[in-house]
Amino acid sequence: VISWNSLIAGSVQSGHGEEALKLFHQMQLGGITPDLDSWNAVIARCSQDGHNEETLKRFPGMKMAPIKPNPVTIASVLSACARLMALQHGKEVHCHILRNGFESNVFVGSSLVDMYAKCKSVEAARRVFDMLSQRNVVSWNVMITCYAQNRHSDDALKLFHQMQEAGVKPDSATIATVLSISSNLMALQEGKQVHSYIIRHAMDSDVFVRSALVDMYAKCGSIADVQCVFDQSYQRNVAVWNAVIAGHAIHGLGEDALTLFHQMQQSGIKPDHITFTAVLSACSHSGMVSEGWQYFNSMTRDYGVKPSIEDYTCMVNLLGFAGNLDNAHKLISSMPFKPD
RNA sequence: UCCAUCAUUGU
Repeated sequence: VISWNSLIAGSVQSGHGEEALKLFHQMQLGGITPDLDSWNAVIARCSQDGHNEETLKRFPGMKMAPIKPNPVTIASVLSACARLMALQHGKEVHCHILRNGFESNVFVGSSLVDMYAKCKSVEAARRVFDMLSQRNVVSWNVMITCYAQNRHSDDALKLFHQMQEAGVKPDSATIATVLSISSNLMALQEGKQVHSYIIRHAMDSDVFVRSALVDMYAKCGSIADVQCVFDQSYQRNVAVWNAVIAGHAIHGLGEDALTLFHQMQQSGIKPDHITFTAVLSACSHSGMVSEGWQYFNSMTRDYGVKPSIEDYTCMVNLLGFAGNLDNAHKLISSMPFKPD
């Protein structure tokens, strides 16, 4: 069992989920009963690869086997429930947790709060959060994000302060979430306070924090600060570039956005589907019709990125504002999506 | 097994 497990663990770590599953089956064919570690490796990999249905299918199978899931198993299964917004499944796992006395485990507790959060059960998430006997930074983050994503900004900020009063130090995930709240509220003062916190605590090299900062200044209308934060970023991942391109887009600075798009590629960063939406949004805000078509056609042809419904919306707006209603209609009827 | 949370996109 041990050697099979290390093989499985090896393929899990190198990201070969299929390989891990194959080994898992071969092991059983060889007459060896998988133990808890084998199960956990496979379930965790399914969950991380986004094979959420697969994860949920395996969990009951495991309960039939003569071994018991442990907190690590539960956390993986709950995160699959969260991504699928499978509230019923999640509640069953919750019962399982209570029956087995796993609720005191901090990983299980945070995953459980997150499951309710992603299923939009804000009240239930808060009830579980309040009952947690152990809370670490992730437990707080999960609850703050729950409020932030369900438009309870006040509760989110209140919790952010309570977290610090409780002696838990915010990490880069906390800060990124809190900044995204300032963005949505267009609260420049709040945002600047968080920025000074970031500087005081030397968190400004984190790419999550940087992209959130760029976004916050853009949404709060301070393009000068966008430039400043961006220029000071020496580590720029695709999200930081996306944020700065999108920031210029919403300010009607289409030419600058396109320049940034080319600089991004010169620096060796590959555009993703969000980049193209930002670029098309820039064209749309600045009425750049021919450029818009150029990038819309190029994204599939040259980059293999399929236009999303967001991209079509940008193009329809672009054509509509330019008075080209015929082409706008044609584009809508050619969309591989239901118009929303 | 080392796993749970976070940022950037259209209207």
